[in-house]
Amino acid sequence: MDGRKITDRGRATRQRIIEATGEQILAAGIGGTTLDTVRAATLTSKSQLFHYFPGGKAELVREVAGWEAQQLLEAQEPFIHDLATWQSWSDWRDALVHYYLRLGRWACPIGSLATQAAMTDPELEKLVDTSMSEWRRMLAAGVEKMQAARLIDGSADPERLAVVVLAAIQGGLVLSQPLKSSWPLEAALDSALDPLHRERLGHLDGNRE
Amino acid sequence: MDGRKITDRGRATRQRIIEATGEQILAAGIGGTTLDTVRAATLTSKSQLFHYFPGGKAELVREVAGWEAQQLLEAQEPFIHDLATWQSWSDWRDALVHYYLRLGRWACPIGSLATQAAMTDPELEKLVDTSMSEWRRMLAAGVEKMQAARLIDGSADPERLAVVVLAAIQGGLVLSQPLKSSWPLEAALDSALDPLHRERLGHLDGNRE
DNA sequence: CATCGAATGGACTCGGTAGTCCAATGGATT
DNA sequence: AATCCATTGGACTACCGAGTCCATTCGATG
Repeated sequence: MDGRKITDRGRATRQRIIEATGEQILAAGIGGTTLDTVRAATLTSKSQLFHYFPGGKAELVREVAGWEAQQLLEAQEPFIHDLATWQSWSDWRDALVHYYLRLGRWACPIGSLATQAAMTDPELEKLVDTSMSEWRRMLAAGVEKMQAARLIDGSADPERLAVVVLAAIQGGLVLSQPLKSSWPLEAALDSALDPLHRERLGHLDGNRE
Repeated sequence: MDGRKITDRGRATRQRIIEATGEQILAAGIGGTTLDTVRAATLTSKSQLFHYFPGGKAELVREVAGWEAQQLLEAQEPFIHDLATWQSWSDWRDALVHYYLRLGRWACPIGSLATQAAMTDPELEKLVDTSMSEWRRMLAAGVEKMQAARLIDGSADPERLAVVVLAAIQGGLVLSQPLKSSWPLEAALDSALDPLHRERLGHLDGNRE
């Protein structure tokens, strides 16, 4: 299909465009990000933008979404693929908070896009939904591992818990933004994670199995 | 200051513009809402928009923010001003979910604006922050009332609990949107409210007062 | 019924943004 | 060295949206 060759130099330029666009979208939203500002930030030209992203701005934004989703998941590695021990959950939680801290902005690249996606591009919406579902699936899998290992009670619904934790992250960020502090995010996340600990077998009474 | 007279007819037109704009912003975002679409939806003319909102689109959006915030708070009455009994909290929770249900979209007029505000208009940002803080304050006041009435443990931090509950609402809505169901919102909200119940005095052991 | 100001209609300007196009450059390959 | 194509530069077009302006209608009040 795509018989066009791409050199290392080209790949680097393309990546530079994606990352710069990602930063601008996080700071100013999709609407606040223009091809001209991207061009200026990357020292490229209009023709390059359309050379690497023939679909124009919409395609560029979708590429950004994919890239950001990948970055977000990688930042949670290796814990997000484990989550089979208490330590793993704790490490995951810290890694996630650290990721948002490093972003420099109290916003989730994916959650923020999720809000804007439905309003702009159905394809983008699907992409973001997929990322979000994948994320949910991993958290739910972690809960199931904890249950399988008899570390927590087996009666809780892993899907539900995963959604609650994700909601706490997204909502925590919404609150962290105006308060310019990580504490709302951390409070919401820890609070959502609390049920997990409360179901810890053998915590208060001695029933297990 | 504003010596200009306004008739009932004018007031009605102005209000019609605000409400239509609010709906469009909720559906398409600030960027996706244009004065032309508002004009079309309200059967008005360009000059009317600037007649009633001399500050242009920015002023119109701010008026919408104020109106939406008022609507959101009113939807929680009279419970949000009470929250001194278990029943009141339960009623408040149901009223809020019902409000979002009636909106027809899984999005918070204020939370959604909060996300977009920082990117567009600093004045709007302040307005939204104020509304959000007021909302937090009321929830925290409710927690304090419960503590004062010795209905729950007094050691919990009301401010923190209020933030956690608000985050659950906002994050729950983020998740409800792609899943097109109220269950993420309800799950997140109920989960955030759970600590309140767990601190219920006299729940497991018999001490009260 | 005359008048005044509010309310309305709609054409017009101005600026910004996505997208097009063609020419020029540069590096790899032979 | 010659050639080819990816890469790059940047002017240009088309369109859309905010905001301006002036003319007209409507309704209240004397």
